[in-house]
Amino acid sequence: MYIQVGRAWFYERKSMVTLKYQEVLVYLKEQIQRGKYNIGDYLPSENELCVQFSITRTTARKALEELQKEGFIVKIRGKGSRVAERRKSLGLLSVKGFSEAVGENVHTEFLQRPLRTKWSEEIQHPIREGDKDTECFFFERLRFVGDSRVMIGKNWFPADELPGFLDTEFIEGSFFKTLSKRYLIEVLGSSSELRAELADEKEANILQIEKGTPILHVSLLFRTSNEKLNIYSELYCNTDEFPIGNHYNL
Amino acid sequence: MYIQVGRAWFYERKSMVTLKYQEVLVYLKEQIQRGKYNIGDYLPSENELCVQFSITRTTARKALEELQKEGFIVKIRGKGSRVAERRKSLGLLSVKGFSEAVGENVHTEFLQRPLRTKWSEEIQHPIREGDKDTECFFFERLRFVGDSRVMIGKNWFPADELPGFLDTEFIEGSFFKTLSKRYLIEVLGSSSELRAELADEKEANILQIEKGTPILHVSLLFRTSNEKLNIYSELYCNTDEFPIGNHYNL
DNA sequence: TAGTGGTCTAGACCACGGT
DNA sequence: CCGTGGTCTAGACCACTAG
Repeated sequence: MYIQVGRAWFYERKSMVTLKYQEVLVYLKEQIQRGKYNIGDYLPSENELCVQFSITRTTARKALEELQKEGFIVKIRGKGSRVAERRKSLGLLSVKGFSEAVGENVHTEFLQRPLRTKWSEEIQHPIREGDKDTECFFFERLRFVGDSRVMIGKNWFPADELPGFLDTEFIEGSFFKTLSKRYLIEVLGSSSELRAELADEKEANILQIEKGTPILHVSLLFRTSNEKLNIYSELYCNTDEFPIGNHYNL
Repeated sequence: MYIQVGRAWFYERKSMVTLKYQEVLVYLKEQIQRGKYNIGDYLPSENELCVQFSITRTTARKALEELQKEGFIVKIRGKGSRVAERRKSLGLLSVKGFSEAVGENVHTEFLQRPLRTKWSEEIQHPIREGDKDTECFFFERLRFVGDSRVMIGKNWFPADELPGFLDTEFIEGSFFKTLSKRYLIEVLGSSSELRAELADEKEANILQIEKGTPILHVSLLFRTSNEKLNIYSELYCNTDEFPIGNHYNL
């Protein structure tokens, strides 16, 4: 049913096993990802691709246009197709630096490991009808960039939808990655409310800042591919050193 | 230097006064905006457009692809090009209540009417290379919900891309609506940074709050269908009564 | 089966950038 | 000047949708 082109998988069409422009697309993407072409380098010109792959310019252009749409290159008239800096996070809120400084610089600690409990008054979004009926799972984490404590994150969601969650280790420390890989649930959208507040004593203690420091309070409601699984989050961020970033592309 | 196609302005190329696909694009966009085609309707097929405009399918397809990229239609194999619901909050931040309470409850006042000036140090996003070369237009507004002053909005963008802007009245008081209807430019994406700050004296005065009240500072960079038109915005919000809302859908 | 959009060919002329 | 990407023509075959 699915076929592999390079390292990528495509749904197999009946008589056209491979789309030519996808072949070129996958080839170029791999070259970029493997570092043959670095940021600022120019890819082979359209005419060169025509010869290499025995295709017409229309097809070569289609591949390059797709590559541009995905953010890998910028086409420049009279010069060529230059490898661009890849777009990072898409829509979800992320601490600036989380994506760039992947790995050592960033880590997360549990303030409260997952447990079954009642819905909290702290949740800002109205809790949906179906959700009220059951109890929920809750966990709370503290996120660091380097030694700086930048965010308290609290999460609630209906307990019935994720069986075995209390016994599951987070995959690579990520809740969303766990949802995706263990439960095959994807986040489809979110709704958020933003408030600037002054840190109360408890928040100030955890974030190690002075009481009364301005903090960013983000209230999130995530919609997922399991329509019964709404995730409610409340984030409290110290934006002094690291602002919260958010990217959106049509 | 600039020419008008329909109600929209384009930079004039030397020998090709009008790009054919843009002619089609502008025509279809106007038809949609004027309500000839409503959400769910199907546009003329590619072949019909070929006949109407005396063009080949390649050119008709180019126009439709652009229209799809800007979010106006969805192309469906075997059926046609269906007018889609234009995604509204495009990652745009909106004061909660602005959309619900459209009309009487909400209004906007200019603190500074549009003028030509230099780029400001206040802009948080790095100003892109091409943008630095020219001067910019700037305007500043204060937004109310009822009698409450909830947001100061400052906007900058390259002056050369919007000819006649200083003499243009805002359509329905909206900058983005003006961009869309007068210049046929659509917002394709945004990148934002969020910070919680304490109001300084000037901000406090304008928003009529106490100095030192926590305010939400949103730094935005909008990407549009005119790749030379980047819009830089700095918003200062009093979220005490009205939090800032943001919706995202994949 | 007729009509739609998706892919592709083999050409052409143009504007732009750098030599 | 040559090579680059941008636009455009006039075809072709294909897969999908619906009557």
